[in-house]
Amino acid sequence: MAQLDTVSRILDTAEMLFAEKGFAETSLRTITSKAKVNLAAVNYHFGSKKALIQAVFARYLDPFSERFNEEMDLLESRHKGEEIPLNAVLETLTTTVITMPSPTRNGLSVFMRLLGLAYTQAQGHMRRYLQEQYGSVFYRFTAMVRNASSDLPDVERFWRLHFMLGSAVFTMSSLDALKDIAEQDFNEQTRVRDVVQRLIPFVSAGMSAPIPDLAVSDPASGEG
Amino acid sequence: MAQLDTVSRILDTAEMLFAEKGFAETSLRTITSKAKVNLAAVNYHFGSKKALIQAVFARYLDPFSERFNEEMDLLESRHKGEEIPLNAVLETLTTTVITMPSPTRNGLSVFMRLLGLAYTQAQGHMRRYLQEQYGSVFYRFTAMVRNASSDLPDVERFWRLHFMLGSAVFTMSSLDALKDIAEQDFNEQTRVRDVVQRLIPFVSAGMSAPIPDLAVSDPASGEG
DNA sequence: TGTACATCAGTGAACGCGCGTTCACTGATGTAC
DNA sequence: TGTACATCAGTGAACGCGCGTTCACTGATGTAC
Repeated sequence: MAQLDTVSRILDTAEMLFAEKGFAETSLRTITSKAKVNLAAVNYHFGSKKALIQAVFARYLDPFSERFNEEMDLLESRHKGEEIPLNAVLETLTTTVITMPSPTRNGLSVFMRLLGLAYTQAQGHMRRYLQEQYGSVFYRFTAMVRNASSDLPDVERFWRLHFMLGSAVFTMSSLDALKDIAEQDFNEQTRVRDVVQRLIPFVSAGMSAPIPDLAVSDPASGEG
Repeated sequence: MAQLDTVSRILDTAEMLFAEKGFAETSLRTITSKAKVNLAAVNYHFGSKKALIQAVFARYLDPFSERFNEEMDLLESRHKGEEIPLNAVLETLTTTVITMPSPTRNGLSVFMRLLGLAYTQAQGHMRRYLQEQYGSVFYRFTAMVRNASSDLPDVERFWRLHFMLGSAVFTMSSLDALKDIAEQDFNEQTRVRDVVQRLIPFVSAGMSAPIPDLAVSDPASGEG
């Protein structure tokens, strides 16, 4: 195997370890010793641990959001003016995820887990960073979902969007564990694309589920 | 406000802080100073930080799993022999969650977020602990879901169960943030029970979505 | 009723450890004149 | 072509800090005789 340069080795190793154990639980000493580089190299090349974490995300998300934007351009131009069906929007997202060449030595599922972790365990600085850097792509996507489900009340759509997001993020962040179980219990080798392919009808059906009427109950009992 | 004893004060404060920032990121010094108890009190009463974390979960989950088991007994006795519909199973779970008196000073949503965190960011010891302590209740629930969706292929049901779980866990763990946004954007005050009420039709529809056929594509491109 | 001892919640200060970061340094390569 | 200096990737050792944990101790309450 060709020896990668220090920067790439750090990024690959950090990505893998962060995905395995989280950010706080992974020390620079672990990263640098596994990557076979000097401890001080992280601070030399990235400046700080925080900056390393951001660099790990940027390496994947920068090309991803660029491609996703292009795919959304394409989708819009194919439906010039007409309404774009929800399934087409969802498939644009998943196709982008699946077909994007990985800028990483690690597989897609490692990054998926990382993204899931980031979303759930990210505190202050990370959340802000992701919001600032990639908020606009995310906003564009949600706007498309909104247009594709214009019959839904705004509040209902808001919650369902997050239910969708939850299914995706959670599944992705437990992907490796789930793949192992599926193989053990059902003797089935599941690829990332298969999971995504299963996810679409699930969330799509969820989005067009009947709207519940929320019983107004005794406000004194239970919590607000 | 009546002064609670040291143990309760530690548990309440730890629960809140863990939910806010995660386990590794919350130090015993922060917990004990906010709880206004001595630093050494945690080790005196609980033995270690790990044991404190487990105690936080046990305080909520022990009564919860007991009640949930009772509710499942009741559900089964009401359907003696007949097939129990999926919606009834889901509603049994959510009713238990909503109506259970909180053993905690903090609200339901704090614990929900904690549970979400535990599931996504838990490493070794925590996962093992939850599995050992509450695995059987969870297993009983999934068995009920299986019986209520006997028309689904096993593999498909496996994945959908986790999609469901994802929606629930993710939503619950971001609940406070989402409630704030909903109030800001739609001027709507959402209670935990409302969110749960919205969640049921979503996941229920997802469970009975059409089954996708997974195209077998070129195995050389993309990842395994 | 009084004395001696045991138990227990709680405390203040210190311990050793692993952490992210810093710093002076090396050695290779490039650039100016 | 040769010399002096600049730039840059990388290094080894140390720094200070916050962490979980430990320990000797206090003071209140309970128990035995």
